[in-house]
Amino acid sequence: MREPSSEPGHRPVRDPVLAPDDAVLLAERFKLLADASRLRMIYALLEAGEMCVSDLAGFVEVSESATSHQLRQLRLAGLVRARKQGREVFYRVADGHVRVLLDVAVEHYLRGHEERR
Amino acid sequence: MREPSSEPGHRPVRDPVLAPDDAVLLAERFKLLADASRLRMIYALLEAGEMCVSDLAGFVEVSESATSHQLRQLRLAGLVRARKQGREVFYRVADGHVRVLLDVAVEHYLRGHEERR
DNA sequence: TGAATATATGAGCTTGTATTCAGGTGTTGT
DNA sequence: ACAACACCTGAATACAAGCTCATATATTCA
Repeated sequence: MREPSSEPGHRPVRDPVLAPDDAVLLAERFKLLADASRLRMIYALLEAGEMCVSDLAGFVEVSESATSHQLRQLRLAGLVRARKQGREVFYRVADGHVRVLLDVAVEHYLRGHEERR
Repeated sequence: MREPSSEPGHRPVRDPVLAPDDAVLLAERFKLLADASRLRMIYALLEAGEMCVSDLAGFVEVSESATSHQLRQLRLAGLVRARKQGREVFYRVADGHVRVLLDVAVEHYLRGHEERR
C-alpha cells in the first residue's frame, strides 16, 4: 500500500533505499529482459497472444534449442506460461506486468531523447 | 489540450513488433539495470541527489575501483552524470527516466505479484 | 509398432562481464 | 616540492550466460 503523496497525477513517494536482497531480486528480473532475443520473444508473445516454440524460434531467428532454453528461463521465472497441445507447446506471457514495464522502457529509452553525457 | 504521446504519461500505443535493432538497444539498457550493485548505486543517487565515489562505494559495499568501473558504464550510457569538485567527483542520475522505470519495476516485481488471468 | 515431429535437457565450448590489482592523473595541504 | 587523497584506467582473473550438439521424452501418423 502506498500513500497518496502530494500530487495526484505524479509518481509515488520515493521509497527508502532498496534493500540489498531486493536489489538482487530486481536485478534478476532485469536480467531476463537484458537479452535481445528474449525481448523479441516476449514482444512476439504479447502481440500474438501465444506461440509455439518453433514459430517463436523462426521469428527471432535462433535455433529451436536455444529458444527452448530461453523459454525455460522465462518460464521458471514465471514470466511466461506454457500450454501443451498435442506435440506443440504454446507459450504466452504470464501477466500484465511485463507489458507495462516494457511499455515504459520503450517509451523512455527508444523514443525521445538520448541525453548523451 | 492533451498530446497523445509526448509526455511520459501512461498509455502508449500498442506497437508493432520490436525491431531487432531496437531489441538490442533496449536489451543494452536493461543490462545496465541487471546488476544489484548498479541498482543500489542508482537508488542511492536518486535518494541523495548526488554522491561522491567513495561514499557510494561504502554504501554498496564494493571497492572504490569496482564502483568507479560501474559508474563509468552508467556514465557512458548517459544514465548518470559527473560533477567534479575539488578532488571528489559527485555523481547524479541524469534524468527522470530511470526513476520512472525503477518505480514501475519495483511496483510490479517486488510488490504484489499476483495477477492470474 | 516404428518413423517422424515438437520440444526439453545436459554437457561442453565460447563469449561476456564484474572484480581485483597495480599503476596513473589531478588536487589539496604542508 | 612533496605527500596524501580521491578517483580513473588497463590488464588479468574468475565467474556467469548463451549457444550448439547430442540425446531424451512425448505425441502423432502410417
